[in-house]
Amino acid sequence: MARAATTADAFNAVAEPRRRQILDALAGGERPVNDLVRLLDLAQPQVSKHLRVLREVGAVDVRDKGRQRLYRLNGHALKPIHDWVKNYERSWSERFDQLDVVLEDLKQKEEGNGSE
Amino acid sequence: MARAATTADAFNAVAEPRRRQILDALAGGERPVNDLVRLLDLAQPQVSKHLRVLREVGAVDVRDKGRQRLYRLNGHALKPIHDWVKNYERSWSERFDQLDVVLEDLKQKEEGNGSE
DNA sequence: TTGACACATTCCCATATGGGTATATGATTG
DNA sequence: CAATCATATACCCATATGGGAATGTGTCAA
Repeated sequence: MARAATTADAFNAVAEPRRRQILDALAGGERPVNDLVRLLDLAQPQVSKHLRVLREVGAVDVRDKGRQRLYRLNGHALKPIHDWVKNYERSWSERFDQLDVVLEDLKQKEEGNGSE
Repeated sequence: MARAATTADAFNAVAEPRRRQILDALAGGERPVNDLVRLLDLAQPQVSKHLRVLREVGAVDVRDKGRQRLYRLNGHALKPIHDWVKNYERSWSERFDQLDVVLEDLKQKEEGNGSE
């Protein structure tokens, strides 16, 4: 067996630096492909291919506008990554234990307020 | 050019599900290779190869004990991933703005206490 | 020393890249 | 309709897999 497809999940899609650059660029808002081509200094077909991968894992959405295609970030697809890596935060954050207590406290208060 | 090496950085290393499983297993503490072989239900050479990748990106450390090799998690290598994905948390956490304010407040107090 | 045990490394192979280049598709303009 | 602009796809190729199988290396026991 070979390596898993980059479209297998967000972890694989985001392993490629160019694709992280694209997401970072889209964090500022919707952008057409040519914008990304200039920003990344990469050939247009390559950018389109990276965008395809990001679309397949749901990290970006597209919208047509005349002859342009506007890509927009959909960070929701990155949640699994965040959820997974969050559990290792203890390893480097010495104040995590402290923060943990505070967050737990916050959660209690919030439930008390019944704001959901 | 082909895909970047899995040993290029933590992002690539962690794109492989088996390697995430290994890290999760090591989260409980130091373990010999055979433990992982049983837990992952994977052949020993494959486990050793995955461990090599994780070692090369600094996600695990090794220690010799007789004929065993005890692997230990080093979550510090995962910090770059956390730092990157953290910026997208807004996308799915509706209460992020609220939390943001609280954290900012905490930061202020902390600096006031001069606890570093 | 010999054998067993715990791992690491090597070799083989099917597969999926990521970039380069050429070309197809779709919309807009003249 | 023809020409042009904005993208997407198709192809080619060098490269790095991840698993399977066999073998090498170091340690402990008899």
